[in-house]
Amino acid sequence: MLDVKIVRENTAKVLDALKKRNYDSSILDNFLKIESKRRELLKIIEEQREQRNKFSQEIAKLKREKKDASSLLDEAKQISDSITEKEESLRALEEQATQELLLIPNIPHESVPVGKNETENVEIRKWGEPKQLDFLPLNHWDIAEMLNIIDFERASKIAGARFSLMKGMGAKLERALMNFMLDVNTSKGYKEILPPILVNKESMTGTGQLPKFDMELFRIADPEFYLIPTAEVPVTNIHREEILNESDLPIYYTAYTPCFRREAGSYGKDTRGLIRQHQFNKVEIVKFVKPENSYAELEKLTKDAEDILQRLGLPYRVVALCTGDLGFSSAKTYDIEVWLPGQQRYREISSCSNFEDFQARRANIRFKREGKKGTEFVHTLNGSSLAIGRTVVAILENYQQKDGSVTIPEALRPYMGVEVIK
RNA sequence: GGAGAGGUGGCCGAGCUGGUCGAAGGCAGCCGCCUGCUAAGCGGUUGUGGGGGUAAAACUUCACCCAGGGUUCGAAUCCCUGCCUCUCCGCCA
Repeated sequence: MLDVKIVRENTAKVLDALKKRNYDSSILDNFLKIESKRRELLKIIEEQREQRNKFSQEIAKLKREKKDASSLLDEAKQISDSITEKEESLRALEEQATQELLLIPNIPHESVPVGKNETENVEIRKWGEPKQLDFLPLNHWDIAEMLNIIDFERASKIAGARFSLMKGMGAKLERALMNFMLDVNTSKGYKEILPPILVNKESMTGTGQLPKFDMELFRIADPEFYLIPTAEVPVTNIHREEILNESDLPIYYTAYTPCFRREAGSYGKDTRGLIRQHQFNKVEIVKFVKPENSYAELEKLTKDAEDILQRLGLPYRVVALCTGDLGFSSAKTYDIEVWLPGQQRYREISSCSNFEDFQARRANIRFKREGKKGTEFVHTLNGSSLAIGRTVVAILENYQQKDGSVTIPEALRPYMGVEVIK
């Protein structure tokens, strides 16, 4: 959520941001219209309240002195009625104003490249060279089937399309990656968290999934819960409605969770294999930092995610998302894309974002500076380190051998207990 | 699932026979005094959000005692609903 004051007083900037994101500017107009009505009415109501309070005090005084107050009571009653009536309209306006404001996306940082869609994202750096195999590389689902480590057919019998069933060394690979990633992250000072994966509406709103993106979420009806699409949701909401001390910051968390996504609107895409699933595992890192440090922290966070790929020896590149491809809540995002020989292309495996105070304002996460009055919103960041399913894909495809076996990256062998899956 | 207790400021904790309550008292924090140092002691001060105001303050006003409704001229205090926490019983991984 943006600062109402900025929206009101710096409308041009917000408008510019909407344009760069290919958003219709009408959402801003709607908001401003309602907001100005709201303020007008609020002013009138507050003046009347002041009057009412004065009457009440007068009445109290008279009663204490055992004097008659009936004439004042009539007048006070009138004002009070008038307030009650107006308060109803005010409530409606407030509700509308917030709803509109919640639909306005974050303002992209000035360093974000301007562009229409993902084709205009900018490559920042590359690590490793796409492997040149001396045989025709297979897709991961073919490799997995030959090794009998993933069973898509039975998964679909049990649950449906876009689910997977890991078996044997496949299941162990998934578990090994989880532990490996958590160990690397915690060794760097990220505190390990195992959060709820069902959350309430407030948490979903706090990080920006609601109200705009309910079509992408799985919801449980009774009692009402949402399945998290990413650990970002429960972990960022750890500090919802809290005022942190300056000395608490920065806070670094890492969490493994399953993630659940409807993938509505992606019917034709990635129908085979592990790339796009309704349920997948992910290790996430989340930071709460002081505003002046958040961009340096974004660089560090991205490097920490890259480090996992480097340790696994997987070639990748980092791209800066352009304004047209940037997520709703994000001010700046780097995607890390891993090389997949089976597809002969780079695919997203991590997304690292600085939300500045956008989520913090929604979730009301503040901090107090030492010796200073008042509070400020913290900046929140997060990134995948990494999406585990896609890491499995990358390992199978990059480490496949001519004989159909898959060697295990050095760093993972202590976790797997074997050097090769065959 | 059954029975009961409770949710007040950074924390603890009064108030809850409605008015002078943004809220006693304590702790913690900050400023100062005092003591050779530390401790103790003494005095003062310290919530959040919005509006107006100012160069910035001062100042002023509205709201906030879990949340949402209601009663009333007036609610932390009375009534209803919801959420959460705790204790006991039952059931269960």
